[in-house]
Order: sequence, then C-alpha cells, then structure tokens
Amino acid sequence: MMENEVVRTNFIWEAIEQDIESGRCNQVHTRFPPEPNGYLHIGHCKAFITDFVAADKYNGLCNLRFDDTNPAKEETEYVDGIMEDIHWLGFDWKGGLFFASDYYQKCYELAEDLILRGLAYVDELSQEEMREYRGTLTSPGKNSPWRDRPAEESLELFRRMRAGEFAEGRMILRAKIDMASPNMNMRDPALYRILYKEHHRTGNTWCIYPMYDYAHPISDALEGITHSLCSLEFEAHRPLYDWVVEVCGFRSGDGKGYYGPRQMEFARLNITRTIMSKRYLRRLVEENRVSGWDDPRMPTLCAMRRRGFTPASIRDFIDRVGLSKADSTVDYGMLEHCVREDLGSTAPRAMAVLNPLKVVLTNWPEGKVDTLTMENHPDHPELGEREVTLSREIYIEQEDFMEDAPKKFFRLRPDGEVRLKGAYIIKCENIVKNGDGSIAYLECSVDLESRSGTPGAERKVKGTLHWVDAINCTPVEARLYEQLLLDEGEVDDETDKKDFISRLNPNSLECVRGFAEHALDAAPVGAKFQFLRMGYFCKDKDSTDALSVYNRVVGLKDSYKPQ
RNA sequence: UGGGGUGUAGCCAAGAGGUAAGGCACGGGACUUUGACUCCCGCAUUCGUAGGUUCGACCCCUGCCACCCCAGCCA
Repeated sequence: MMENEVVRTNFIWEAIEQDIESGRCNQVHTRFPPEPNGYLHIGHCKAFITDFVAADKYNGLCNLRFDDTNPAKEETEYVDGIMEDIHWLGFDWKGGLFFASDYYQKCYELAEDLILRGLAYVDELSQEEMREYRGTLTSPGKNSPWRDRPAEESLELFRRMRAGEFAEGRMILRAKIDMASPNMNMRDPALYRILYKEHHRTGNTWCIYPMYDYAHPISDALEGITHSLCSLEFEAHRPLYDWVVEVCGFRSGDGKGYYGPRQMEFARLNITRTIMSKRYLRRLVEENRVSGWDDPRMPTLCAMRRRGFTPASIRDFIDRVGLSKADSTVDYGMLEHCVREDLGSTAPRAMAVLNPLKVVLTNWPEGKVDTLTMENHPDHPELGEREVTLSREIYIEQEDFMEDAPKKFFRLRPDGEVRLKGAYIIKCENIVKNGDGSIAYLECSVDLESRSGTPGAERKVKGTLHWVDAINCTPVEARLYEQLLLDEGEVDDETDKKDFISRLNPNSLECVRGFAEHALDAAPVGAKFQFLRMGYFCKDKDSTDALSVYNRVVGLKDSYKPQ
C-alpha cells in the first residue's frame, strides 16, 4: 500500500463522521455479530472488515459477538473456527469477546418490564393462526385475542414459559406494536419463543430464547455499540430495532455520552458464479459433495487459506469492492487480480513442470552436472537465491513445444531456439516419437557458451522456458483447484438456488502429475512459486487463470490420491 | 398490490448544482532470461426513463420503468 494512497470514503464513514461532529457519538464502537452456525466465507469478510476498519479508522473499538440466540443451529466448533478466521485476516476484537447468550438474563428482565408496561404480551395463537392474523403485504393484520390480556396474566404466563411448563410452540411473547403497520416487522413481532434445545454455552438453563430482533439491539446497547452495521435485508427491521432500543431505555443516554446504538445497512457481497450462502455451503458439506468446510474449492476463509490466498489479498479485494447500498455482484476476476498482485510481488519462485516432456541435451557431456544459481524473486534480492542443477536430461512443459507452431509461438519448435530460464539456450534438433506417433522426447543441442551470467548469455532468443532437471527432481502430484463455481448460464449467481448442485462445475478438481525442483519439495504449503507465471504461457482461457495454476502448487502437499 | 431500498461503462464504484474519479475486464504499444510483471495509450458527449426548474442538472422537482428486501416461533 502506498502511504499517500487516497483513502476511499463511503456513506458509512460519512455518517459516522457526522455523528462524531454532532456529538452524538464520542467514541466509535462497532461489533461483528456472526451466528456460530457455520464457517465464515468471503462474503462475511466484507462485513467484519467493515466493522473492524470502521472502529480502527476512528480510534474506536470493535467487539466480536456471537449471535447465539438459536440453540438449534449453533455449535462451539463454529465459534472457534470463526475466531481463527478473523485472526488470520489480521483483525482482533479489541473491544472484547461476547455472546448474545451472555445477555439472556438481562433480556429476560427487560421482557418482564415490557410486559408490566403493557408493551408485550404472551400470545397463545398457534403458528398458523399467527400467520393468518398477521395479514398480508397489502392487507393489515388483526389483533390477537390475547393481545389485551392483563399484564399480570402475561407476566405469570411468561414466567411459566421460562419455568418449562409449556410445550414448544404453545405460547410466545410478542411485542405490542401495531398489527396494521405497513411494515410487516412491526405487526407485533415475536420476542421470545419456547425451545427445549441444549444451548452450546448455557446448556439447559433456558427453555425460552430471545429472537434476533429483540436480543440484537439489547446486546448492542449493553456493549455500548454506537454503530451497528449490517446488511440491507435488515433495513426494514430498523424501526423495530429502534423501538426496542427506545422502549428498553437505551436511547436516553447513560449520562456518559452514550446515546444508544444506530443501525446502518450496506449491501452484502456477491461474487459471480460463487455460492455465497452459509445454508448452501452447509449443504455441500453435509451431503459430502466436498471434503469439508475447508475443502479448497469452497469460498470459505478456511478453504481459501488452505488454497494459498493471503490475508492481504482478501483485504485488498474487499477494499476495492467498496461499500454501497446497491445490490451488486463483483466479478470473480477482481478477486483473482488481488491474489495475483499480492503473490506476484511477494512469492518466492521455483520451477516445476506439470505435464512433462523429456528433453535430451545431445551435446551435454554424459555425467556432467551443472549447478546454477537462481534468484528467488526477480524484484526482491532479499529473498535470496537457490541452486538448481542441470544435467543431460530435463523436462519441459508439453505445451511449451509445438511441432507445427504458428508464427507467434515464442516457445520451442523444430529447429527453434529457446532459453532455459536461468540456464542455457537450446535448439530443437530432433523429435523422437513412439510407435503410435506421439512424442517420446526431444533431442536438443545446447549452446554451451550461453550460460546465464556469462558473456555468452548476451545472445537473445525470443522465448524462455521453465524446466526441471530430470535426474535431480522430485515427482509431484498436484491438485488443480478451481473454486466450486456455478456453471455459467442465464443465472450467474446463486439465484437458482433450488438446483445449484447440479450446476456446479464438475471440473473443479483435477490431478496433475509432474516434477518439481527440490526446492519446491521443501517449501511450506502456501509458498508461492513460478507457477504463478507459467499460466501466462497459455492462450487458452482456462490455463491463463494464474490462480488455478498457482493452486496446483498449493495442492502439492495434499495427500490426494487419484482413483 | 402495502412498506422499505437501489439504479453511473461488461463488472464494482466516486461524484451531491459548474460541465462524468479510480479499479477489474477489455483493446493497442513499449520492455522482458517466460509472452507474466512493469510501463505508456485507449475505453460513458452521458448517469434507468420521460418531462420540468435553472445561465448550467448525475445532483433539485414530477411522472414512469426495472431490480432487491419484508407476510420465520431463522439470523
């Protein structure tokens, strides 16, 4: 990042600044509130990066709060995974770690108070009846017959709900707002439901659980959150959010300059052809379509980490995408660009050949082994050098040789010359074929005067190839990962949700066998290589995807066994 | 259909009465011990649409159109 980089602003920053100027907010305090019912995916990054960066930008704090108000779906495994992923991206919840379940008691007390004040009541309508009474988008709802029961009666019932005297669904606590409101969310929304489910943290202490719309504003207020950022679909919930804040007495201020939380919404992230819904990702895992949440084809952070994405590239991506309220779908190419850019400037290079074609250097002295020194990065000498050997037989990429090459083909062709990266210039003298006409190997002569680093290396040839020493290399089995993308078609996102599995690209996993220089073998998973560049040799669209080519390397350490 | 939102290039996205930033993608060129990277150049006479106000409109007003969200005891 350049220091003088123009910091892009957005409507959220502006709103926060106004709140600071107007004195409505002394210290910015945000929170990222994931529900621990799955692993975080790239889409969540937009949310939590926004939360953390907003806090950072205004010298405020950001909390991590698990929104665990539905014990039926939540597990501890996910809270650990989520924390790991956030840390991996380089963020920390300096404001503290919380759980909505920390506030169950407080929520309960506030609920009793609301009942006493006639702002909530226990309803005995069945779920179906409730739906009928709610009305439709165009017609107002009607009051429940239980709506005006005495507060004392509701309180009594609510206490018995908590005591476990009623079956699930038998009763519910509702806010008393307006059944005729044009905003469906205000038609006496549910506040508490009965659920005999063991909670991952509170166990069986509770059998009634607060709804999101009730617990969220309270949690925000209790933590002193000033700006509660969320996605667009909650926009219509804001009146209810504010209602809860007001009615629970959080809007009046705490005397220390806290005026209660303010909800602000922005568009969530969509990426072309990418499944961006926890629900469907979860289905892929449960149906064993993938090996797990961290299957490298998944758009989850743990999977992207395994593939070799860097935190910096993801942060850069989110930064470039921007923040607005317009529904949008970002081109997958934008993400690829970000990884490519980060890896291209930081990744140490090494060579490997995935689809090997043997080349015999005819005039190379039998038994001679030359040791060449190669830089690990063309622009970063501090990344050091490594030694690579060259002997009589080497491998080059099959696609780097063409028998009938077009004029613009800069690689190896019959009688053509090419430089072996960091080594010598070779010339193709002969093609040795198998009985079936396929190429067995090439016989090439070497210009022994052209070794890199010597005066003879001045001679220019138009092509340069990567290669590995056939005698001194490591066989590798690489997996080529492409993200689990939806096939292109009329629908380029996950709109066609019903049948998304059948539209998944089945070619997203491919095994490739080849050879790599020894340095590669010692490299850690996630190390970045020359592969990044190899892809650019191909004019073919799929092969030019540097990311997928790069992923072949990440997969090197994988224990994948082809069937 | 009621309510809430959103429409600026193929895709994101700035601009907030003074004459359309930037990025991705794309096209052209230079450079190159990989054609990558890097570097130049090009890429909206027009901002969903039709009117209106104004010396001047993406920006203000009116009508229309399109898309998204809301009828969970999910979040």
